Amino acid sequence: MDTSLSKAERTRQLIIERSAPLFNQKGYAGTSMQDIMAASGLTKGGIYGHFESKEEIALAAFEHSAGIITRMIGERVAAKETASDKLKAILQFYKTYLFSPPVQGGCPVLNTSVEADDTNPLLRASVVKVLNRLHKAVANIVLQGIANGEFRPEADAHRFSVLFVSMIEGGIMVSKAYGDNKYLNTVISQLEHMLQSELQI
Amino acid sequence: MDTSLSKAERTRQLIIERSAPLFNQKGYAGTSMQDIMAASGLTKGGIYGHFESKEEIALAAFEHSAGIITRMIGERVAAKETASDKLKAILQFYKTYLFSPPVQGGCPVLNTSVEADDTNPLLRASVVKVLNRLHKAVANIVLQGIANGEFRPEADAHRFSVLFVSMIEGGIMVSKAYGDNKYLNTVISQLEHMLQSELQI
DNA sequence: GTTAAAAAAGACCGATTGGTTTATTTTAGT
DNA sequence: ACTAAAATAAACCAATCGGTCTTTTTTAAC
Repeated sequence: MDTSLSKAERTRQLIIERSAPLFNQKGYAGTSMQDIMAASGLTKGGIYGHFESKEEIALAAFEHSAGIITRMIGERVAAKETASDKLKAILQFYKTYLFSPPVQGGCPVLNTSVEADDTNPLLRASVVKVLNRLHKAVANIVLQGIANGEFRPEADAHRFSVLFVSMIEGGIMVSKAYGDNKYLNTVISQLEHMLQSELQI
Repeated sequence: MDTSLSKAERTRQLIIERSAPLFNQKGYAGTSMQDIMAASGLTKGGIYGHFESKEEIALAAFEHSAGIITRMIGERVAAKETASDKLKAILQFYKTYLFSPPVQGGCPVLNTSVEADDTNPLLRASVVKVLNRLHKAVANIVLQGIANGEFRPEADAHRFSVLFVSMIEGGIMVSKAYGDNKYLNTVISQLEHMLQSELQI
């Protein structure tokens, strides 16, 4: 059998993996322990042996969901050579986002942020961490492109990354509301245009 | 006394007005009938005499919140002459959005959409209606600007309105997560730039 | 001022909430 | 195989959930 993880660690992971799509679809308040019991196949005793509270599960689930996405983006970025190709790879990643989301329910950053910003400081703090990571990742690619001579030296990396993240999240929200990818695709094509017209030499 | 509305209608309005900020901050699942009782100063009997269910209250509350915003935007748009000034007035409106939101909790379209898209078809349908209204309002201004000779004849009104709405919603989400207006302001300044460079002759 | 109707209070409902505790089972080292 | 420890089940908890029902209060037409 698998000896790389203890039984406890594997069970903990199972609970996180199975509850992540629940929290991402139904939200923190909308997901009950009953839901998590059903999804994990465990009873309360089993679950509370690994977590102290529902909030701790939600926190771990969000970090898990966010981790999947940042890892997928990281892989695609690492596979490309130029700054321009790296940014395009991220945009390409989000093009198929709603059709086959890495975690059911859409973007966990968007979902968790909107629910938690007024109600759950711990979750909100975790969202901010992930947003910072995304933000810095995009800004660093732009900075690298400037250092390369690939992008204009006067390009504003931080400004571009703010637009990049905000526009994608906004596009996801609108497209999810309509149940139609076209809105997100419009936003992504605009970002591709901006990449050409504002960054590229 | 006020005879323009019946007692029942006034009470119904009170429940809607008092519960709207609750739903906008805590969400549908996160707002309990106890919360609504406390906010309205009524007991359950009083509330359920005017509404059949919590969902019906949430629906009315969302339409109320969305109505406030579309009305405020409508006023600002009507006060301006040119298409350019009308669009800038909308952007100006959103600049002060997070500091003094018309309804506590941020943008009801964003909040309700994100919670309801996977869980509540009625609320989601109501969100889509409001999004369509916003979308058409912006597109019509652009179309009017084109007809005026104020904007380029080849400008894509629908595309611009998709970007307009998506970017603002995305900017609101990011700025609310950080508790800092600067992200939304960056998005708005980009939209002002796009208004100049893509629409204006 | 009387009265019928409308509105609201408040007790009540079963179900479900997040969480605890104890008993049982499973695991893994020897 | 034995055993101590870890993991899980299952019963249990008070509190709260959304919603109903009956009674009381308030309203408004006369």
